[in-house]
Amino acid sequence: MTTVRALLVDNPHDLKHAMAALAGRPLLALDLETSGLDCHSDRVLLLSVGDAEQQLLVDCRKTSLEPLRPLLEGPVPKVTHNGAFDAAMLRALGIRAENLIDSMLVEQVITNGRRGARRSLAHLAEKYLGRALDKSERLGFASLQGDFSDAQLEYARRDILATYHVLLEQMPEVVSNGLESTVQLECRAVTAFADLHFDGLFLDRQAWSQLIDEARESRDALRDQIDAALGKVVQTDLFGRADVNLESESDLRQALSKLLGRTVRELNKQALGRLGHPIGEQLLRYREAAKIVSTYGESYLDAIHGKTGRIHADFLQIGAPTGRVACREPNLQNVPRGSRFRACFRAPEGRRMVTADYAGCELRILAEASGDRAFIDTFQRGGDLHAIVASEIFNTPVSKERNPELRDRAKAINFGLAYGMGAGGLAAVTGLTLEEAERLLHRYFAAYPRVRDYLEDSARQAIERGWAETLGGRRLWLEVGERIEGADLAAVARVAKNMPIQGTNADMLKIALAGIRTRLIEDGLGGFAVNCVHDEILLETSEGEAWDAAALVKDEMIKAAERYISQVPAEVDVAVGPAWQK
DNA sequence: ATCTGTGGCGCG
DNA sequence: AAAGCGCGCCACAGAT
Repeated sequence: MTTVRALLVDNPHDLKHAMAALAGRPLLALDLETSGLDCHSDRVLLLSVGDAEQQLLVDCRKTSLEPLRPLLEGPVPKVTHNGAFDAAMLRALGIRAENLIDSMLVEQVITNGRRGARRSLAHLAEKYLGRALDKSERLGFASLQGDFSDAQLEYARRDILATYHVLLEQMPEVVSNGLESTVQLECRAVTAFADLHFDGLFLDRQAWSQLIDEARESRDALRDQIDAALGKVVQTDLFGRADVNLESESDLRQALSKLLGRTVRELNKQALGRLGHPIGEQLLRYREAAKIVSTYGESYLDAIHGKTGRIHADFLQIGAPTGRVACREPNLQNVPRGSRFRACFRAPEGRRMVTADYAGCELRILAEASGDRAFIDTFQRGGDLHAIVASEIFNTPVSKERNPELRDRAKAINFGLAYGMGAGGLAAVTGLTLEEAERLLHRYFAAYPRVRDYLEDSARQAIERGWAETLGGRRLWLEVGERIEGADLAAVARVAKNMPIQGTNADMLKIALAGIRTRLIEDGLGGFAVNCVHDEILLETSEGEAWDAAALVKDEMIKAAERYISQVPAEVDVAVGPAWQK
């Protein structure tokens, strides 16, 4: 306990002094105790930093962190557990942490796909150090007024010690599985994701409200029409409106069965479209409007932060086992594509948005990975792959103008096959019969045999050795060891075909995001990323710097892509404007 | 009142 | 039998 007290610092003078004890350390661990999880409302109470020998505990309520700035912003690697949280909290104090390592992300990379894998620090302490980590003290920090108790300080010290030692134990695992470059790219991206959360995205409240109001009106009008139609066959209320909850499957199924005089089972988009009754169309339009109101309505407005006036979504850096990012509270990755929605996400007055996206990224990765000459040539010539594939397999001229329906079919195959789609799925997507779809697939793979071979090798190899991997070596463990039924194996094969493609795209995006952040800071540009959607990065900049930022973004995105694709050119479309471009 | 699972649907 | 991959959010239904 006495050692803990000796390390506690509560004024800038002592802090400067105490830092000498950490000088020259090659690796440090870092952790914050805060009053809550909101980087714009809550406060940093305690900062812990140190290594196995020496730890420093800084009472942030009493002292500025200024003397620590060179260390936090400097080149010494700092191990954290969920460092994006700490980095966002430090941003509120005007500090940009740099060179973070994140034991939580490292663990996700190591165990990616393993069933039951846990990633809390407590679990990792148990797993790697065989030591229980009591988390009960953490609650006490939230409402702290007076001095930290010895128990709390000891808890904070143990946390950084555990983080430090966990990382040391993780490293051999990283190396033996060839995961170094994946860990590196994830760790380099941590501060970019912290900034994405901290800086937030501006939403035009007025414009959004208007959009939602329109959807609400449209929804209610459709509801009236539907009620009137159903009122003929089901029980009505005092006002003659059908007593049917359109959101309830059983209610709707019953009502539709009565109205049509036959059993209606399926209620999804496709099934409603095939009802052969005007109510099918009405229901689809009702759902569309209801979706806008319920999913995108108030909840996006509620997400606007009271202090910043912006939306600070939670980006999950490894949100999917492919390596993709996910986003929640709210999800900024599924905003409707229509420009009327995206235009509401605009730059504040006097500023600009830069929208940059990879063109045909997944198909370029497929072309590169498979080495298929025809695919590669098409991309090298800047040709229209969907049209060329259509011309080839349908043996007739196709472009966006000529026979566009054939181009659409080829497009469906091109995307679908990257996910392991079979003839049945193709038939469903294109409206062809099963035999026609089979013939089409056959012709497709006859024309592009390397594509077929590559996808099948991906699946076979993954199942043989138990993991799929991206071009950069990110792994997804498949755990097909024990008894596995036939249907499951087919599903695993599809995942194994898709993961290298989707995951390589994700790797590129993260490298680009990190590179963009670094270069914007280096070049003294004030812009910052405000959203990322799998193959797209959105930036907010000043008016004067927008085009410089756009050029920088494009350059970094192409550089990132070229880490993985060399035969096939990477293409990035960039736009500068007042709002998020479609 | 709060949870979990399901169907449906928005995005890439 | 299932039928193309990856998400998060909504409403409902059923359980606790």
